[in-house]
Amino acid sequence: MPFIDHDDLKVDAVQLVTVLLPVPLNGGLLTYKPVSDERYNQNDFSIGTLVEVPLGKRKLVGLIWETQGVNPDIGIDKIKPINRIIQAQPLADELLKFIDWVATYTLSPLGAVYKMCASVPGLFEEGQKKKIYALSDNGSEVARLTPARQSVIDLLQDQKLRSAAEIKNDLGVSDSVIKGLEKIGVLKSREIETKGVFEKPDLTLRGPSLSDEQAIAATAIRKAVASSQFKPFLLDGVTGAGKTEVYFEAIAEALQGEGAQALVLVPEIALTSQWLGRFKERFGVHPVVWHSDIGQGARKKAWHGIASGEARVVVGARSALFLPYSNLTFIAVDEEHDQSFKQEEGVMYHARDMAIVRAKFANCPVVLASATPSLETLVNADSGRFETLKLRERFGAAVMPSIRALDMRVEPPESGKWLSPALVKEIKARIKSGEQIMLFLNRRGYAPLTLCRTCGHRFGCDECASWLVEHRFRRELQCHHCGYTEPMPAKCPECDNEDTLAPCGPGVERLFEEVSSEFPEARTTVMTSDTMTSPKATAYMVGQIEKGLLDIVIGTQILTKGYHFPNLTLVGVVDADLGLRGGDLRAAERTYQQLMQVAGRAGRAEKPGTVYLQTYEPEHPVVDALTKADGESLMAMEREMRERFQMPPFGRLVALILSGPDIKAVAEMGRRLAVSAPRGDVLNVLGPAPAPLTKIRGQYRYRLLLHASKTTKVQSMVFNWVERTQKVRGVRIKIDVDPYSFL
DNA sequence: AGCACGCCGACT
DNA sequence: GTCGGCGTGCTC
Repeated sequence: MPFIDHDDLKVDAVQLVTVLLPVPLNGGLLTYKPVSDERYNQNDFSIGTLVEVPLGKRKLVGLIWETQGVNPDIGIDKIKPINRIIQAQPLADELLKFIDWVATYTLSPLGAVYKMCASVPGLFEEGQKKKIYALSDNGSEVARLTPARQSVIDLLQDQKLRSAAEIKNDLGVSDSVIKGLEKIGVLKSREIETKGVFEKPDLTLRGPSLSDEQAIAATAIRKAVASSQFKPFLLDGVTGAGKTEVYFEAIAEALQGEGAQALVLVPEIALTSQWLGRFKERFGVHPVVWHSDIGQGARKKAWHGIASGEARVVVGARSALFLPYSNLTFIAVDEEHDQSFKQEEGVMYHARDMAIVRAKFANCPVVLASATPSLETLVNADSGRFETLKLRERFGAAVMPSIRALDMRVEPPESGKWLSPALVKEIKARIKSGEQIMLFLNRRGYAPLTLCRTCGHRFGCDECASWLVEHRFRRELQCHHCGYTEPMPAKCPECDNEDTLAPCGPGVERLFEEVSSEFPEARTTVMTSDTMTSPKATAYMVGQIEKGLLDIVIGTQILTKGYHFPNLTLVGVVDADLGLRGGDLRAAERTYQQLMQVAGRAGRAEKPGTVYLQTYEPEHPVVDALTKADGESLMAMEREMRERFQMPPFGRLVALILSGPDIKAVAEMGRRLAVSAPRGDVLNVLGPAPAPLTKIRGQYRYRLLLHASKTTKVQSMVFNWVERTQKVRGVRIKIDVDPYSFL
């Protein structure tokens, strides 16, 4: 653009800034005018400063991304001034770099990544006020001094300010007592801003004495922490070896620094009260917890505490990675192999991989802990990119459980039942000896499919390509993809016959029925996301098991992680083959990891544990690896296979997921992408093909898969590919770099 | 993504 | 007559 007119010069004369906002417009980057008035001068608007800006009718909190006048394509007259500075202390440069890196890697708009960092409703609104009470100066003379009133006065003698709730909790008086005292002028009240208070971890406490293996691992990590340099570790320790205690030592070291912070990432369901209890024991305080369903107040408090550096240890699900730590000095990723670290919606990132990137920007060590490390991590460890620390033995007197396969072809259960006679016998024996039993079946509800014996009608979801699952306890049919429910009908809606609906296949509720009739004397419970609806409900049930008030626990994967039940000695896997069907890339690896985790619940204390795997394929490599306690061979085999076919981590995959309400439009978009697909000798494009779940929530889905060599720059390739392809209206294109799910 | 505008159908 | 369904278009 060689031509410069006067307007352009004017634009240059006004210093403009680029603000990153949580909107999809232009990737979130919009131009604003920094105000220059009595409040601010130009250099208050530095990169990383949080500002409030107008956008349409809304006010949004954005982040100054660039300070140079980025000359926008839009007219200067449209550029609005920034309302105000929200937080003068700019977000750490390493967070900005991280946002940029994640956006580039996942091919997501910057605004979408920024949203993960600062999307706390009302984050910068006035903090909640709370009313606090104190004795007023003339409070000595009280007309009618009741015992309740006296106790309040006594309590407040110490000059401490207290809220009504605190007084009520301490004394058990009702708030009318407090109101009454205020009315007669004995108490005075004042509104104050509530500000989060974060207790400091007690670094004088010591953990349990470590085994030799643990001590060696802890020392290695402590050393890396002390040198404040990026260094990734694989902490590869069998279930029950005490990996947590090892990274607790690293946290203790990390917290030595002034204002230093540590982050522990855990799979959502592994963040249990048991884990928090162990933390409390080690550090004397609770960590700051962050996951999808903490309340808004706790969220705000945590965010500000993390930004200010007062919050020292954060434990959270994957999204905790995007919080604005002021001084991050250590990251642990617990259960590193867990697939729930992969976010499958919005910005599709893998929290384990991003944790390593974040640690790199923060210049701190990162520990990936697992009893069954992912192949990706094992390959990184073998190549020396990660340092491996091994814990081969269980902590204390505990030994590894013995795992046996039960060939269901040889000893099948009666028809309509799901437990083989051999397993039934074992369960009986444990009930008799007062030990606890866990039965694992990764299927919620009563039966995965219900059909009419007369006309063959099957109950399916209208909005999804899936069957409705009977939940007999609730007398409902439910779609596990969109959550749709309907009451369980008494007769077939198709042929009107009564008593002809037949459940097909087992779910945990059906298993409960079988267990109850087989072992009427046993105290049995079901633990699934349906029965563990709140942390309270979960804690209650866990407590019941710990106290020995339950004999048999039936559950889904919700109970595979994090729990430690000392008296649990028998684990029965009802269908060990379940995860192997469908055959996606990681089916074998995932099934092995999951069953190993379940198995790891058995015999964690003095009494040895036994695990039975019910299988129709005892010779399958996964079953073989489990029974021979030889995961290494299985992973070596997997590795060889992936290497031969150039599959991850030896090659790259990128999935394009097309979705929309009109199947023809979606298919057409797929066709266009196939036509314009990149070609080359180190890459190929598979599809378009209807996704295995063709329809979810009324949206039809097609998939394409790009497979390329490891050195291919897949991001720019896919970006250009999608860019140059003409879009079809009403079809959304989602890009999943390094996909894990093939649904 | 939000939010407003606007154009149709079904009610007090 | 109005209320409210969601298609379309705009926001620095």
